Amino acid sequence: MSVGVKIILNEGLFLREPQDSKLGRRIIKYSIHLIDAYGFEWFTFKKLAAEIGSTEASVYRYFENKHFLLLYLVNWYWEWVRYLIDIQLINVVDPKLKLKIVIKSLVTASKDNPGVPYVDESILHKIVISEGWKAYHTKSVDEDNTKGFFKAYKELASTVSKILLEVNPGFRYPFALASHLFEMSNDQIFFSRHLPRLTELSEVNNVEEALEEMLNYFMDRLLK
Amino acid sequence: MSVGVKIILNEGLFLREPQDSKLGRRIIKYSIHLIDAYGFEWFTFKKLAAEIGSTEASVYRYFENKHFLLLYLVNWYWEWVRYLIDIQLINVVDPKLKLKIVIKSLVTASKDNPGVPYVDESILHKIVISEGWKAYHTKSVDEDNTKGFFKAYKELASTVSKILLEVNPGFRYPFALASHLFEMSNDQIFFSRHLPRLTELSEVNNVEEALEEMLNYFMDRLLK
DNA sequence: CAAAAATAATAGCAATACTATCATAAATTA
DNA sequence: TAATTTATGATAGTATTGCTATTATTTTTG
Repeated sequence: MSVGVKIILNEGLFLREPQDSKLGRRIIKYSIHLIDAYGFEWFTFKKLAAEIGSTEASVYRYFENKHFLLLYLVNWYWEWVRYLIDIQLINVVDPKLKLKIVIKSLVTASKDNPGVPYVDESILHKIVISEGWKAYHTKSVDEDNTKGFFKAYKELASTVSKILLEVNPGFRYPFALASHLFEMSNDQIFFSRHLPRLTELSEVNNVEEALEEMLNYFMDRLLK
Repeated sequence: MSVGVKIILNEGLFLREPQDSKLGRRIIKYSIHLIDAYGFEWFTFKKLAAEIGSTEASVYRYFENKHFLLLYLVNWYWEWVRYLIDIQLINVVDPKLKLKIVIKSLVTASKDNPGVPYVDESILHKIVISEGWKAYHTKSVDEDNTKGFFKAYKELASTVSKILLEVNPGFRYPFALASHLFEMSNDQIFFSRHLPRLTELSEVNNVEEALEEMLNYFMDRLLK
């Protein structure tokens, strides 16, 4: 169904589009694996180059530095979520059902999809959860924002906020709630994994299922 | 009222307690200023030492590295919030009022308090907002958690979750909501400053007042 | 006033975050 | 198919970072 998908990203994020070459796709694939396995601080272009049998200089021809690579990956993820939500929402008219689908998509976006062989979405999702903030909590956030590096996330928030208003036109904070739906979704998974006393999701067998239920519970009450 | 307050922190966070010496207090004071002004990535012990007219080696006698210093500052902040909430909750019995006070304290914790001259709480709050995640989104999060480095935050979440249950004993996710109350409070301020399209707080004159109102609005609906 | 403790001054080292140059391989195009 | 452009590899180099070590000088405390 989604075979051959290519996520189009802001050109300012890269020097050469990595999705268009063999080396580029290896850079994407193995940076995801290394960042997940050892963390973003540990990760360097030198180590990545060693891993894929290339050189530091070659990686630098694709990305200015590792911050841009992280921005690229995080953007890729949110564009992917947006793509999933868009195709799932086709022909759906009931606002409440739309919201349920958005929540389901958010949660299932973390499942690997074979359509893009060089991106393991489930690992990328782990990176977005544990390193995602580092992409926008920097001194360059305002500059990055001007360049449109957060467009995917912002457009998704806009889409969802409209659905929230359809469910309850009187709700006062649709944007805040939309952005918080995303943050909550990721934070709660992080907490359940690492700081279990901070969430009820920890005591559960199927975290994804429980998260979906929790998000629906919160939305129901907030929009009632 | 709070003159002479000394926040007691986990001893594993430092090599020598910085609050107990002149140099230590300068380290705290100026690290807060420098991290706020230039960001945590830019910040180094060498630059801090230059700023306070000391040496790199001397700073290293207080903290193992800058990650520990950040953990110290973030912990200090949450202990501070807990202190504020504790004193404000004395003699209050009505659960709904308690919750309102918690929210007010969360928001006003960001006001500078002259009781601790070497900590500018309003700047420290900015750091917690923009760099706080970096303190716990690391590969060492599980180890740090074992050492009790997140105790302040977790105990606060526990306190608040109990209040949430008092307001509505049937609420299913008191811990998730408590932790999210904190996250939301900080995220929304960050968004209003840097990604204004993601929140309604941006179009407002007094962000703190609007945030307090927003949080109360969310809690009211969730616990109704 | 002596002893202990804290700080300063200085040096050094391996790793990081790049940049530059030149050679070679692969892909395009004439 | 040869010529040419383009991508990659190999190698080297540099300033900064993140430390550790040593010794000298203050400051504190008993």
